[in-house]
Amino acid sequence: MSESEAVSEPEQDHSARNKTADPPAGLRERKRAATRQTIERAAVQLALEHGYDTITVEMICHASMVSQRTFFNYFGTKEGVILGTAPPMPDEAATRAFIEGTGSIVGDLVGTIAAAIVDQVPDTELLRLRRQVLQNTPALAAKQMARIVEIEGNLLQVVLDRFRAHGRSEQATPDLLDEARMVVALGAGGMHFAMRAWFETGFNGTPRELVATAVDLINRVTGETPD
Amino acid sequence: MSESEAVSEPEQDHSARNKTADPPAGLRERKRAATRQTIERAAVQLALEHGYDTITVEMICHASMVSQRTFFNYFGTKEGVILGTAPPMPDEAATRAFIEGTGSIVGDLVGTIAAAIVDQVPDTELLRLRRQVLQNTPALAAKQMARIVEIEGNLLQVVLDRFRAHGRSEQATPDLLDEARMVVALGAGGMHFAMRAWFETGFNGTPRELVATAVDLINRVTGETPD
DNA sequence: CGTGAGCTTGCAGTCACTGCATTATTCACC
DNA sequence: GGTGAATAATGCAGTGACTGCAAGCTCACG
Repeated sequence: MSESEAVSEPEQDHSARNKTADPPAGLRERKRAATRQTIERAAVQLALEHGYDTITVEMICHASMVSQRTFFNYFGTKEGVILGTAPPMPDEAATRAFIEGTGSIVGDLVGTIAAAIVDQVPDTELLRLRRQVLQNTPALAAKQMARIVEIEGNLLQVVLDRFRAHGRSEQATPDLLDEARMVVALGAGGMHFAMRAWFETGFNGTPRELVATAVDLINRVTGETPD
Repeated sequence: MSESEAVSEPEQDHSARNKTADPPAGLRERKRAATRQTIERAAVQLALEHGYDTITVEMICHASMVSQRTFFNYFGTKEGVILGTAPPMPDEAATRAFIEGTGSIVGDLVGTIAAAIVDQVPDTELLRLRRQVLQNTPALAAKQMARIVEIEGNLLQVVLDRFRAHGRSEQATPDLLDEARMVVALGAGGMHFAMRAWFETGFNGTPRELVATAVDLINRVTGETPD
């Protein structure tokens, strides 16, 4: 009863853009988004300049002119402000494509997840700075990777759907659930590879290239077994 | 390496009763080991009874009759005392066996790592209690899994050795290093599966059975490609 | 023995994070 | 436009993990 926040949780917020707000949302909402962004930028900025470990929440608050309490209302933790929003699930279309796919199942899974993450971000500048911070702070990079595990449950369902779509049942294969779990686990491993390349060793190339490379490697290593 | 004493109370006088078979250590060293164990047991005990999140380091210190400072001298963090020692690298023989192996490379890798962990401690009572604590504390279980990453660097070397032993060179395959990285990443994923089964859903069976199951699944999913 | 190395401890302090009560804003409705 | 009900921002006081430092204590060894 301490890991999860009690009161307010960092809320999703896709409407926050760099400049003017596209959606004519209420003033309240707009202000909120602005504050959030101010804090985020100040934090990333400071972390880049002085190192994540040496800066304090108080510094961030001072730089962004909010109270410490407000900081924690927005981002539950000091990590939270650097890591940003959690990696998203693939959208409807991508999910369907995966389910009906016929390539190496692990490779397909990694490609699908990675594509979802890559497609997500509009704010490239902030993203780059974030990435730099993670490069200098291995502990944070590890946390970021661990986040993929959070959507593991959903992925499991999708993998099972693919199995069924391919005519496999739990009657024919009693441990089909375990097999799906293993696919997800291996997929997480593949993502681990990709994110390590992306965060730690500054991969010089587009994210798409990175994904292609990773999927290619997985297929080579796992032998491209359809499923 | 070898701790098998049953000193369940703080450093009381254990004058002539010490069946120290292997360690012909000095008094100092023995005392140290005893203290360590006392703290460990108290901590695990308390965590089991009240939950990891609700107990404090002070409670542990009180129960094991050491100062807080001493606690942190032994285990740098509150987590540390529950997680115990980090997972070890496979020994010489196991490593060689892996290098010369011809099975699915990811499966072989997971089998080798898992075997090393399983062989590590002759199923102590403490181990079982630890496992229970992790079952009740997902955040800790996650940390434990993340620990495998710590030996990633060494594993990478071993995988490369296997490649070379099989006649593969970086000249024939320019991105051989990346391929090895991917193998390690997928292997970590496989371990993830096994540890999840072991810690979170109390797998009822011997650790060896679990390993066999996991390797079997990996081979099925990845198509048993030799390498 | 006596002395130095290694352990343990108390203490003071930093920092992340939380609950609660209060004040300031914004919204919804009249 | 004014007003009361949300909602957000803040101050404050506290908890708990963790660290550096400066003793004091214990064991090892000549």
